[in-house]
Amino acid sequence: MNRRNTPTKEAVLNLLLNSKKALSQDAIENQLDIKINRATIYRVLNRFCKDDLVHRIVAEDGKQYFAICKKCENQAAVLQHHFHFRCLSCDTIECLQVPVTYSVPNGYRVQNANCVLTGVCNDCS
Amino acid sequence: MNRRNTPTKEAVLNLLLNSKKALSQDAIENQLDIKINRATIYRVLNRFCKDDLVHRIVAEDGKQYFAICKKCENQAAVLQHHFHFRCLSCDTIECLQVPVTYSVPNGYRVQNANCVLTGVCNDCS
DNA sequence: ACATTATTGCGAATAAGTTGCAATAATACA
DNA sequence: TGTATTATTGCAACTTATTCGCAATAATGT
Ligand SMILES: [Mn+2]
Ligand SMILES: [Mn+2]
Ligand SMILES: [Zn+2]
Ligand SMILES: [Zn+2]
Repeated sequence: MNRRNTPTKEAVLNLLLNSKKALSQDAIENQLDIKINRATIYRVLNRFCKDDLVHRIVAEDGKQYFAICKKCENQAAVLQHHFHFRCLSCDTIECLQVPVTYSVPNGYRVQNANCVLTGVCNDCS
Repeated sequence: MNRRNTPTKEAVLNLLLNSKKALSQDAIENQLDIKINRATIYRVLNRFCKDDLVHRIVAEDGKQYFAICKKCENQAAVLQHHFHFRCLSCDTIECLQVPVTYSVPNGYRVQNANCVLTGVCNDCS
């Protein structure tokens, strides 16, 4: 399954690279200057996730959001779990540079963490 | 809006009280001995959440799960945020007695936390 | 140029959750 | 105990997010 370069892929990637916030399929479709099919956007995003280029956040609204989190790039990249913040006022989701720390009972093995804090962000308070 | 006692409410509440795991609407409907309408179950659960009797967890699958978390009852009850664990093997979600700790940037106010760790639980490993 | 096959668009399907509305029943109180 | 009030329920329809099948398109290696 070799990946190919396409305008669609480039457009979505650039949008995520330039965005300070995590984006939903919906937001991506709206912010794109070119028209890309809904299903295609999802497929592109899922591919990015599979390739560990992008990470997926599921928020309290049950929707998926996608982010590149450039800040994390230096170190453990996407694999470093961090908190996310969902502002109820401006309705955005962003990556916080706050690592998720926890301990689990014996015998539990953690593969992933999906942590979203909800409240009001700095801009809105 | 005074609450009333109904067989439906009792049944759902008992199920949650006796369950070691967080339950989805789906799971609740299946485990109930009496037939209760889907919409009604959601309404009962949403009422429980509003009354802080039950807390809602949104998992990576985008679905809502509901739990009473008896262990937390003593202290700060539902309001005390804790991690949840989703086992990919037995496909269940449980409350962990692990508090969620974090710090947020200046000006951010946190109202809620939805934190789910995913992996393999003790029973399955 | 050509063959291979990854990617796309479209429409339909799936699934979770909500909502309007009329019927039912729990509660308060006369 | 009877009655009025209104919270709760069931049903069907609706919304929204995400996926899937399939045929058409186009990126890539030779
Ligand atoms: Mn992030
Ligand atoms: Mn819990
Ligand atoms: Zn904000
Ligand atoms: Zn398990």
